[in-house]
Amino acid sequence: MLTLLSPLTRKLSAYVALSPGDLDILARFHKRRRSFRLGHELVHEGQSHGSAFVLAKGWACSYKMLPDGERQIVDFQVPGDFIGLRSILFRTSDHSAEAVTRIEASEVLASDILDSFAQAPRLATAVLWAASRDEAMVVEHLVNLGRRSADERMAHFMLELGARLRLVGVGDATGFDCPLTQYHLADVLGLSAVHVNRVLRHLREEGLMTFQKGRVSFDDIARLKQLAAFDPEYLDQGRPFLPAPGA
Amino acid sequence: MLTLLSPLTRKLSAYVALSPGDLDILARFHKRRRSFRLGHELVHEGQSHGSAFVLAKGWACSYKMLPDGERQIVDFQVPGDFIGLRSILFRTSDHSAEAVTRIEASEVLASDILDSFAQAPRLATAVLWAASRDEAMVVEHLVNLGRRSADERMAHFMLELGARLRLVGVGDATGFDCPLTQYHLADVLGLSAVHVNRVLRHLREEGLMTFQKGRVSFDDIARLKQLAAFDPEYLDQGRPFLPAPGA
DNA sequence: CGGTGATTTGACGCCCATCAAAGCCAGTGG
DNA sequence: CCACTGGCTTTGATGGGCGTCAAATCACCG
Repeated sequence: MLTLLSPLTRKLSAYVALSPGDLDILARFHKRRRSFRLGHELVHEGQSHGSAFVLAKGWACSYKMLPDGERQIVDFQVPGDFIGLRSILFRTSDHSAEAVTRIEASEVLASDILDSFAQAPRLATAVLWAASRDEAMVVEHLVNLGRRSADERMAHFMLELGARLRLVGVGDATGFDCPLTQYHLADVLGLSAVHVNRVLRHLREEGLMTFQKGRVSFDDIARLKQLAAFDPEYLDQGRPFLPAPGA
Repeated sequence: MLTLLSPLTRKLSAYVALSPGDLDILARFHKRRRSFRLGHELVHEGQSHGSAFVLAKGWACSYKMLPDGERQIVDFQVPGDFIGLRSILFRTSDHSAEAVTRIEASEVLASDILDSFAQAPRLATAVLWAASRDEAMVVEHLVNLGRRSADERMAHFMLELGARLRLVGVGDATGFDCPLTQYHLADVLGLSAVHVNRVLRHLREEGLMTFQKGRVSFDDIARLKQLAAFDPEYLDQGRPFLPAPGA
């Protein structure tokens, strides 16, 4: 019945087996569902927010702008991901977030999350796990930018996205649908859009992967992983589930 | 009397005014003080730890290795910083940490920290603030690697270090003592050691900053900040203190 | 005073940014 | 139904930033 669950539930279930009570409380996160147009800014740098969002449909991205107008995308959010989680728990947000496609997202009040911590410790653990995983992804992106070539960066980024999407039931080992433009890829990989295009062409001609018409296809995933030195350990999604509460 | 306090206390006090009770509990973090030689590995990637460290003296760094032997340093830790805080709260560590100099650090058990959360909510807030600030720094480093030139990266990195050190009472607006080698700088900035040397020479010849003999001097901090587009907002250390508990 | 590691400098070349322009859509309005 | 438009993709030409290789100098230490 996994296909009936929300992406967030699927994701957290990969970390702990949630009890019916946990699922109940988690369901409250999905009241206040709203729809946002492409480009809508959900979080603005420097503001403090009393709420975060859970993305249900579509893609978003978090980013920072530089004074000269350049942009660095920190990460993309796909269904099941939180947007602005850290900034509600602690401080003002240090970055912005906007919708990459038309999206559907549920607004979650800080109090909802904090209450859940008191009422459902297992669920709290799972939410903190998700936050920690987000940070691990940022660290991995840092390594990507600092120490990998453009080809390797692209390969690594696409493999990560593929793995993340599979966890929430979207896409498979052959590829996934991807609404990003080459400008988005440039801004997340620290490249120019022109060079992104050349990298994609090169990977395609090498028979490694194809990104065209909104679809990413892994043509030779073994060689692609080797090229990127992709070790999905940091995503922490390969391990067996924690046992259910009563087990 | 600030000079008598530990660096961690100074740092947290910049965020909230801690009560005598808070300070008592915080003092417990500093039992189990130990000394480690240069190069000692405090945290190993992939391991889970029941404890973290508070750095009291000396510098450390957290990093990830790539299969080809290259290294990307994620961040440096200076006195007052936690080492491995996130990995005790959540999961296995996704990176390693080692001592850059001979260091003194106190081992803090996970239970110490968790207990303090129950007993001293203000202190807990401050610790979470520190963790959140660490993550904001990682994000800023990501921007650094993705969108700034080598000169700008170096300037930004040194300005950040200067600001962080001043918060714990080391160094001033004219500069600070810095035990890093040019290899360290290369590994944190995503450059080659050779190019780091050229960048340092260039900044020196431009009259912006000097790094020689273990000392960083800001020769023209205004122009340096302009070059780096340095906005210390993400360090969250400029605001007025939160009022004391009884105030 | 030899040895080891850090710094410094030069020569060379490649990766990737930049500039420019053409092609390719999807949507829009006449 | 078709010209028009704006955004995205694709390709070429050119140049610069930074990596790599190599070697000299310097600093520290046993």
